[in-house]
Amino acid sequence: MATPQLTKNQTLVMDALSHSEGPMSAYTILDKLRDHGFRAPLQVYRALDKLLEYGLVHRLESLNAFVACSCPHDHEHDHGVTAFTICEGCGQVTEFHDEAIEQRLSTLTRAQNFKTEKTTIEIRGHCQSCV
Amino acid sequence: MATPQLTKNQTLVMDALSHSEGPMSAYTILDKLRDHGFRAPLQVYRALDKLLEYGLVHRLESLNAFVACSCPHDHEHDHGVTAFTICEGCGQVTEFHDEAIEQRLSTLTRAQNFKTEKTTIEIRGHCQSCV
DNA sequence: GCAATCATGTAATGTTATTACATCAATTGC
DNA sequence: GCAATTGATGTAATAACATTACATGATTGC
Ligand SMILES: [Zn+2]
Ligand SMILES: [Zn+2]
Ligand SMILES: [Zn+2]
Ligand SMILES: [Zn+2]
Repeated sequence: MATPQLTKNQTLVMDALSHSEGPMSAYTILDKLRDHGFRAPLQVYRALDKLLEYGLVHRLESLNAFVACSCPHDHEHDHGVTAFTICEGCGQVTEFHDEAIEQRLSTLTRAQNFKTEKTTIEIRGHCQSCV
Repeated sequence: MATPQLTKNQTLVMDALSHSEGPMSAYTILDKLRDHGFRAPLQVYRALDKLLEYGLVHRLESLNAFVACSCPHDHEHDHGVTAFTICEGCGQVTEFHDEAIEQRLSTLTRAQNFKTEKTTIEIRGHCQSCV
């Protein structure tokens, strides 16, 4: 999906996430954007919905939080299965993609006749610096 | 970890999940157990914490819900990485384990010097019956 | 102009999870 | 026996996350 021009609110949320060190909850984003006129959770959630749809942002299910996509590409194509390592120590999140895992999951779901729509892979633990 | 004798509340929560068709939220469990004297969320969450620790129950991060482990074994040993398919149509959840994926993830995290503590794999989509 | 669509604003509510504090029972050490 | 510890429980209050409902404003196509 080609990414359309972002609206004002979408841009504000995207910028907040892009400039953040790590993932942010919707309410943290809301607080960051109060100075820019944000007043209600829905302003954030609506923007996030679109940014997720465009593939510019990922949701971390195990954190109830959101993170800017770290892929260098232009998001003009689907980037397949996304996986994350999440450090419990410093909060660092690393996005990665692996063709072998994607293939294997595809084989397994095909065997169940299961039609995959979204795959969540999140690995919680400690990074190199936080052992 | 050997599973110790379950307490009264842990047994009630475990039974509720075991007899359920699919995953249940903590508050749904609470409602089911009101007749047995449950009054507050914490009674459920405390039992769930232990059941998760013993490996008798899994948490589905993308649903904020809990499901009884479907493994036949006696839970006397760790059962490695657990993955789920979750049907958006009928709510059916299927637990599975795959050594190849576990190996591959292990290789990838080792390359980052990341120490894994918990791995979440959840595949949302539609099952055979719900295409 | 007018309908249709999309973005936005705001309030209220719903859902999920935790903190804080009190009580009770079983176990341990002496 | 009995104080101290530990683990389980009960209850209330609050925090954190997310959605529903309704109203308004801007843009586009005709
Ligand atoms: Zn990405
Ligand atoms: Zn770290
Ligand atoms: Zn299991
Ligand atoms: Zn189904």
